[in-house]
Formats: sequence, C-alpha cells, structure tokens
Amino acid sequence: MTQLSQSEENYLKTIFHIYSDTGIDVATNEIAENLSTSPASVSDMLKKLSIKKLVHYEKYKGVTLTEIGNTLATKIVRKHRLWEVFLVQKLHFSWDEVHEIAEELEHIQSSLLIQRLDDYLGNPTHDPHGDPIPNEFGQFNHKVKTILTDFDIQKDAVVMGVKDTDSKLLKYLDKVGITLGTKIKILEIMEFDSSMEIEINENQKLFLSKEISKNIFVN
Amino acid sequence: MTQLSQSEENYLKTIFHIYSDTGIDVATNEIAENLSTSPASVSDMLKKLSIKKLVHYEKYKGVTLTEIGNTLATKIVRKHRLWEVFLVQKLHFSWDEVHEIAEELEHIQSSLLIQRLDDYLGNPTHDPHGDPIPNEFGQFNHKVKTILTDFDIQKDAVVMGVKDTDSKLLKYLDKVGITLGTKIKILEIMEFDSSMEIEINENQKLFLSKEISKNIFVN
DNA sequence: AAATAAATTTACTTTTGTCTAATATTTTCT
DNA sequence: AGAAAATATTAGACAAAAGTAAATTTATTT
Repeated sequence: MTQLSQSEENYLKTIFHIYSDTGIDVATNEIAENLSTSPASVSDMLKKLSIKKLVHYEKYKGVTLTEIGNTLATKIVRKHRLWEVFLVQKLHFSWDEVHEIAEELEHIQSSLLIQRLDDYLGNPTHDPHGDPIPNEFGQFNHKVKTILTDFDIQKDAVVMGVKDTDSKLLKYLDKVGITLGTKIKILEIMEFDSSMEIEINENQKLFLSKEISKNIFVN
Repeated sequence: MTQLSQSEENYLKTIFHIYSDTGIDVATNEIAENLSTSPASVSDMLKKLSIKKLVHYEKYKGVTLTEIGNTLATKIVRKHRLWEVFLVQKLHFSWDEVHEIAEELEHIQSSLLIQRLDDYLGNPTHDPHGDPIPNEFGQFNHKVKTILTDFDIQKDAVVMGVKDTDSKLLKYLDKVGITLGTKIKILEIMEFDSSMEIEINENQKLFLSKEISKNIFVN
C-alpha cells in the first residue's frame, strides 16, 4: 500500500463522515461541497480512489468506502480527534479553535507517534466536541445521537456533542455557557418559530433559536 | 505574503542550514543532494524563490536567503526543534527517532499553536541534539561548535550536539552511552587511523573511530 | 411520457514540482 | 592559456490536483 496524498486522505475522510451521517451512497456534489471543490474534480478523484480499491464507485451511482478505505479513513479520524484532545487538554485551546489545526495535524504519518500521543492523553474515548475516538484497532462507539429539537420537553438531558465544528456555533455556545456535559432541560417550545426556552445547569434560563438547537446533540 | 508550499519551505530550510554550516553562498548541487532531488529541479525552484524575493540568486553564482527568506526559514527551524523537544520530553521518544517526525510537524501552520507549544514545553532554548531553538522573534545563540577531533587532549569537554541527525550515528552513541551533556576527555589519539581513546563521565573508557568523533560537537 | 432540471462525467487547460537530456558556464589542471 | 572536468541551467515531458465548459445521465414535473 503506497502512501496516500493529503488530498486523497481528505476525500476518504469526507466520504466517511457523510456516509456516517446519512447511511446512503455518497453523492459527488455533496463531496464537492464539503471539500469546497468542483464536482468535476471529485469525479476524477473517485475514479482514482476506485482504481486503488479504496472506494466502491459506479458512475452516476455514488460512492462508498471499501473495507480498506474505511480502515484508512478511520485512522485519519482517530488522528484528528486525538490531536483535538491534545490541543484542548494540554495546550489549553478552546473547543472552537482546534478543528482547523487538527485538519493539518491529522495528516502526520507516524503511527508510533499516534500510539504515544494516545497514551500520553490517557487513551481518551471522546474528543472535545463529544465525538468518539476510534481505538488503535479502529473500534469506537457509534453513538446514537439525539438532536435537541427531537428531545422530550421537561426531561433532563446532557450535551453530548455538536453537529459540526463551525467555529461560530461553538463560540456562541461558549458565550451562553453551553459546553460538553452541560445539563439541559427544555422548558417550552415556541410554536411560531420553533425556538425553545431551556434551563441549563438547573439554574439559568435562556432561549435558543431552532438554528442553534438543531445542531446540539443530547442524551 | 502568500502561503508557502511544503516544498518551498524545505528549500528555505535547507539553504538556511547549509549557509549556517559554511557561511558561503550555497551551491545548487549541495541543495539537490540535501533534498534528494536533481540539480535541475533546484534551479527551477531557486528561480521561483528569487521571484518571490525569498533568496538572492544569481545564475551560476549560488544562493543566499533574503531577510524575509531568513525570517521564514528561522520560523521553520524553530518549529522543527520545538516539536523535537515535545517528542522527546513529553512522548518519550529517543533522540534518534524524532528528526523524521519533526520534518513533517514543522510544516503545520498555526503560529498560535507554536506559541502555546513553546510555553507548554517551558520555552526550551535547545533541542534534543543540542541545537539552539530560535525564540519567537527569531533570535538564538549561534553557538561556536568545536568538533571533537579538533579538541585538546586531556581536557574536560561536554557533548553539546551532533553534526547531523543520522539515526545510525545517534543509535551508536546511545549504545555506548554518549548523549547530550556527557562529559568527555580525550585520552589518546592513535596516529595510524586517527581513532581516539576517550573517557566518558569520568569512569568509562572507550574507542571512537574518526568517522564518529568528527560528528560530535563539544565545548 | 416528454420536457425540464439537477447531477455527474468527460475533455481540455492550468499550476506545481519533479525528471531526463542537452546545453552552457565556471573551475581546475596540465 | 586551453582542455577537461565539474557545476549549473534550459528545454521538454510528466503526474497530481484542480478548474471551466460542454456533454451525458438521472430525476422530477406536468
């Protein structure tokens, strides 16, 4: 197995993420949007990855990862999330600052490095956004994610993660005091705009727009 | 100033290192050898770096860094050496394992990351091979390096660094018990092959071939 | 079931960094 | 100083990754 380019790794990772979210064959346009590139470039790359047996690809039919492709993608995700833990836990970055840096660090090759980093961090199981970290064998909890908008009213919930790593969202949540592990109870849902009034940490009330609440995972 | 490619960064770094060693304009062939590429490729790249005002380049006359080029190269060296400290100090790599990994890590962009890493490591002034780490303003001690072969006989010396980062050399030194800070005294120099008998840490005697001793810096 | 729209692919072009082979310049040696 | 050797540069090609525009396939709508 010859070394993958950074670009190829990004494609595998993107396919992995989209497939995780939807469970259906991944569309060219969706990959293009995710990677901020053109659909034409995606077609080219899919052909290439297909020849390398990293994806199952049928023209016009979408794409999924092969077992090898999945293994490689999982490794990249593992690296990304471990580096995020490092940045937050050791270098005291906040959770909205780490994604971009980890996008670079995830492409560092040495697997011994990752093994050592994992141990150094105490073999964490989740990253600072609540996403599970695959272990060295690629195993991780496929957490059942409940979106806050789908959660029952007046029931105790805990923030387990956020949908994506948009820094603006994370900054907003930081500002209002919502972070991983924050206790949330939905008090009331407004009919006209689906915004909700919630109580956090059993003492503070605030309103969340639907745009925000549909990006928060709880359980 | 637009973002440099990894390749451009490697050229700047290489020119920086060769110039530090020799103090004279850097030759195309030397760069090529250092980067394991062809002289033709080097010519191409020098032209490009010259247009970007990162090097002073005159055809057939060799190359030096401009002030901007020097600043950028120094930053890369700073990153490389800080990451080496991290790998040895925090992840418990040995000094012969870190160079290759740091070659990748040095290209990570975020300057906030490097600032934080520097603080996290306690603002170290030297890397695990004894080379000085530029501070955030690019300043560092241009240490006067004495090669062991040039050192006086029967005088106390301390190992300050090694010439290059050849892993085989480092492994050998580890094996015989020579590391940074080891006290060395030359006992005798054999005339026929310039090998030397030395005493380390005031209790152990051993022989070093000239090949080895000319790669050790002391003071 | 046509017609239109949306999604995808192909063909062709560009940029970056590399290579080999041929040419040019500089240095060294007698 | 002239020839030979060593160095360095140019010319031309290629592979990777991306883009644009045109063509093709699939999906949607009336």
